[in-house]
Amino acid sequence: MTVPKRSPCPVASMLDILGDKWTLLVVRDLLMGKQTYKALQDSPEGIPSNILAERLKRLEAEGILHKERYQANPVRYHYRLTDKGKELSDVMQVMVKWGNKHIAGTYTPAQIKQFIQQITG
Amino acid sequence: MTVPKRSPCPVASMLDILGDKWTLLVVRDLLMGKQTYKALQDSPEGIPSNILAERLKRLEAEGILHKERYQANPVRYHYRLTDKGKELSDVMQVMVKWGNKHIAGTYTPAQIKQFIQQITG
DNA sequence: TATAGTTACTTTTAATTTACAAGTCACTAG
DNA sequence: CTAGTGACTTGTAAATTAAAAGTAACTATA
Repeated sequence: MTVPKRSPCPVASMLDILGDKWTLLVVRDLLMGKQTYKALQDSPEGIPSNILAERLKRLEAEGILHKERYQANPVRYHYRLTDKGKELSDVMQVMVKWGNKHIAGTYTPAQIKQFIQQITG
Repeated sequence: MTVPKRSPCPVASMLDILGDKWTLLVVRDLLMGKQTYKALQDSPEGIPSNILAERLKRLEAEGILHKERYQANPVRYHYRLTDKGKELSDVMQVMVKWGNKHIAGTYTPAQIKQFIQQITG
């Protein structure tokens, strides 16, 4: 274990890892196909650079993503979700559903699909 | 609107309201049938009293719960989820599922059901 | 009648985390 | 040789959280 658990509750334990203002947004971006530090940093919410770096480290330590060098000279990295991380898509989906229903003006799944296409080409 | 939105993303907007270490645990407890400040405070994770008070206010302002006086002399309150709040049960369920699968030693839905029975009598 | 206890908070202060700006390092392109 | 890019790190101020204690209104017990 890397982060200490507050209790044996699955919800609490999950929030120990992912429960803050930024972490799930990083996961969201990775689920949408973003792969580089730069791409993650450029999201509209504007995550601070030090926070992004720290969260990537934590998510890697938790086995939710892995970092791989895809190029030397200059060194560049890809961040990709593990299976454990990919399975957070279920969580995202219900969050999108709730958000669409209860928060006015939020992007629908159809609009989100378009963003994904822009990212993945 | 009560909390400013970082972006029109439903996930980000939802996290603006619920995305921190404690808020979803309060919702969890209410979904499990807890109704009073005391009961919420007594959860095993040990939420600080000032944080609990602030979160209850925020969740009420967001229309996720409502506070009602069920007794005068001495004044006592019940906190109950609105329909908007109750619909977070879908989110909880997938979180439990993910937590059970990926975090060792977390309570299963069967065990959680028992806790709910202890609360609701 | 006095003392202790309960519930629902608020207040104070310290500790921790976050935000913002700038800087570093390795390399490329002009 | 200068500017630019990507992936960070560092420093410091601002904001948030944690821990402990306190308050207010009332009840129950000795």
